[in-house]
Amino acid sequence: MSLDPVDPARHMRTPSLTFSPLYRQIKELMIKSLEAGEWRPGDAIPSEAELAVRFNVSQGTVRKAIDEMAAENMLVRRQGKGTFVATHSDPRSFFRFLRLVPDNGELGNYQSEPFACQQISASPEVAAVLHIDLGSPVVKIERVMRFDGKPVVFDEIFLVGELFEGLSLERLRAFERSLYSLFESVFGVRMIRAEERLRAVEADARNAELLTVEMGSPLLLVERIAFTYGNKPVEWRRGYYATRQHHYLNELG
Amino acid sequence: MSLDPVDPARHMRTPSLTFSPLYRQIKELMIKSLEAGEWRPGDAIPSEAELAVRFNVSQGTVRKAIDEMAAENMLVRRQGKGTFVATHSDPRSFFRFLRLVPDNGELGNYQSEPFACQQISASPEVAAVLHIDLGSPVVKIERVMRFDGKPVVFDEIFLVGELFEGLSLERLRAFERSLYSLFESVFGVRMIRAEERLRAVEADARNAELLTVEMGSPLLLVERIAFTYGNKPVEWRRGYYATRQHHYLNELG
DNA sequence: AAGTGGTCTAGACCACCGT
DNA sequence: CGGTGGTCTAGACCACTTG
Repeated sequence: MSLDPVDPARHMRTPSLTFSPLYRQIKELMIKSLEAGEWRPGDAIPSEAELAVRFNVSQGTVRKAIDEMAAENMLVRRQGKGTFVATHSDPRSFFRFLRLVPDNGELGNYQSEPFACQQISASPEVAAVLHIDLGSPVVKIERVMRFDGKPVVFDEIFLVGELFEGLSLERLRAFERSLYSLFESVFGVRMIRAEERLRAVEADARNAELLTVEMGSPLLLVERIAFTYGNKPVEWRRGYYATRQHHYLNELG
Repeated sequence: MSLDPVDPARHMRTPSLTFSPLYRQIKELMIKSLEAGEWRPGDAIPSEAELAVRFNVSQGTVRKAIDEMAAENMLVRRQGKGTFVATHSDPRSFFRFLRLVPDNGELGNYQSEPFACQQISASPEVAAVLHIDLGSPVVKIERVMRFDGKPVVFDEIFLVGELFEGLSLERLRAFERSLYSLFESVFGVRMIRAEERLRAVEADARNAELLTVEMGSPLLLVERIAFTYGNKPVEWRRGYYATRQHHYLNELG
């Protein structure tokens, strides 16, 4: 029925620099479908057989495209059921970006308490990190995370204002699930990957008060840049972690 | 020539709990070849076609096995050349386990200065982490790492003594490349993966002196457990990182 | 030119999930 | 049972490296 949307590049005669295998072209097309919202978080995408017909390739080629996307946490395969668009609303992916765990594996109650949310304009530092113009709108959120009632993390979060218009403290407080879940379902901004930079620092007066530690005591500073599709940075986050009874766990493959 | 070594399990009639696809059985066989030293770090393994014949499966099945092993950094594919056993001697994989980077991307001179190496007996803590008997032999190494001459990391390293007999300060000093490279080439112990737990702590007198920081100033404590084949822990390392001009970089997929 | 890994296909069959 | 993803095969051809 449909003409082959891939065929033009199918026999890439370009010698090597721009060579891209078919399955990667399919992958790019599928990412476009995600960006465009054709397939929404939590949805099932069409079956491999359907996609093979749609893109006029074999099922094996579609599989390779999906394999890569699943490896990058964009899609989730479920044998017997289908392939689904990954979502931050799924409790299973809650700790995908939060590497903090209690020293004694017991995962107690978790609580996020946002206490400030304001429109500011981008400082030179924020503008540089988020690749936006100096002075352009930015949403700044401040919050404390508690585990079993005790404050463990103080976050200062900077968002590209353009993408999060109308975000307010009330909305933050009203929302039950994680921040990324809110960003995804209310603002349509999906975080795909992130970079974190860690340092040890001394608690200043504010940190000390919020985290109920002595001023000058050591804190783990975690700076995160989170990216959406196309490697576009949309969030910069500075988190101060009190590592009295928790630690940051990292698996090195 | 050879009888099919896989066939017995080929048609797994066990309903589901123990089901293991062919390619994963091939993978396990190949891991055995690595453990046994049939294929040594840096070596090329047989071609996919040869392995397909040897295991009496199709090339595609061998490929899937190799795919997984390459994804787990056990093997390295090189198009046109072959598939090679990963090695810590390869400078490209030097930073596979070291996530410390300078704040300004400039990667200056690196220097490892071991200054102590002794046989001790396993304390309760070390015994628990390394899964060995209390009091059994352990090699303890202490060293400082310098970047551009400045001390940045102080490591206390505990190794399962049984596997590292004859390790001495002289040998450590004589060896040019990384510790893991030495472990691999001299003792035949390959580190496959590791877990790191990070906390912020205050520098004690010893740390402070070795890292030339004020006593009580914040340090990043990185505790690492490194595993060899079969998820066997063989190294426990406590590293104190001075994060004045460096940070710990982590990519969240 | 020969040898290696990398891509793509078409088809068969298996494991898992829902109805 | 039908539909989904998962495995396995055999064969063709492409891209990269080396001689």
